[in-house]
Amino acid sequence: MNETVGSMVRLTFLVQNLFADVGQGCGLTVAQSLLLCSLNDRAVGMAELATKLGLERSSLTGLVDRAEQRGLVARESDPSDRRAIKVALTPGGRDAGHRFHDQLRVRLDEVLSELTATDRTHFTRVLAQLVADVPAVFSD
Amino acid sequence: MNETVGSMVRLTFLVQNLFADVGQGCGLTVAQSLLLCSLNDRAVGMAELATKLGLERSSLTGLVDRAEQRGLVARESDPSDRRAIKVALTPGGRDAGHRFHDQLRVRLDEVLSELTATDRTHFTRVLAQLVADVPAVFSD
DNA sequence: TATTGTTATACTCTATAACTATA
DNA sequence: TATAGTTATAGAGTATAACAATA
Repeated sequence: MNETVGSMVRLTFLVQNLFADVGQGCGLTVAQSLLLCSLNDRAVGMAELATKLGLERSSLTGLVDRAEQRGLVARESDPSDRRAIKVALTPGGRDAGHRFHDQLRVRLDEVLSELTATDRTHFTRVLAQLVADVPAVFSD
Repeated sequence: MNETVGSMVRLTFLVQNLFADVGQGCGLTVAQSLLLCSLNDRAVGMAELATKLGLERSSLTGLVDRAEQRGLVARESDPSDRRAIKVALTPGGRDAGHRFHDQLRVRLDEVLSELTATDRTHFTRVLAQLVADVPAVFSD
């Protein structure tokens, strides 16, 4: 395996493990962490949310069910369309999402702190180029 | 969210999606792809394999069961310890693993082809530094 | 008819706890 | 006693297909 490719896969698993670990510390599964990150700024309909998360609508039903049972999100009815449901963060969900977000930033910054300032600047620029077409995971 | 951190998370999801997509094209789940990659060069005992994959032994039992039902791996007894089981690739599992490996390399190379040669060299060096402590996913 | 969301069902993946067989 | 592996059980996550309500 090509060296750059192998390193990219390893970096991926490093970040995924960090993501899962930080989530666990906040009482969140990976899927729940992504759900909360998708709701940071506004209530979102089930269909739009499913598209954003890359899930079937039926899969999202279960994910939202479990998150709702844990008090992280709430379903709201939409006055303008009686078929539609909007999913919104509860105060507890917002707290958990913020803690997750902050801690992930700290943990990833630790990883990046090994780099010199020059390397980090360069790395940031190249990363931005590589992920230009990838939708943002976080709303900020 | 800090820009470098956000880009790293996005790169992670890009690579993970690629990993899952290539696996699906080879008839493999993500867990099965990782299992095959861990067996590339030799038969491995269940306990060692569980450690390598970061799973409980009982979780690995099920993963190997399903992979065995699909003809990807086989359990072999160990003459030197009658408690032990070694897991080995079948010819079909070896084929699937090679196809997965080759296609993933191609797909990731496509992503990296956006970079100039200079950027890629620099990126490779920085990546190697970041993942120095992460165990290799592939055996080569 | 098309869209929104849910239900029913099935499978994969994972963990914890209890167990068997062997060292 | 300690180790290797399995079984039993539970829960999360996901998909497909069929459905109900509304647009």
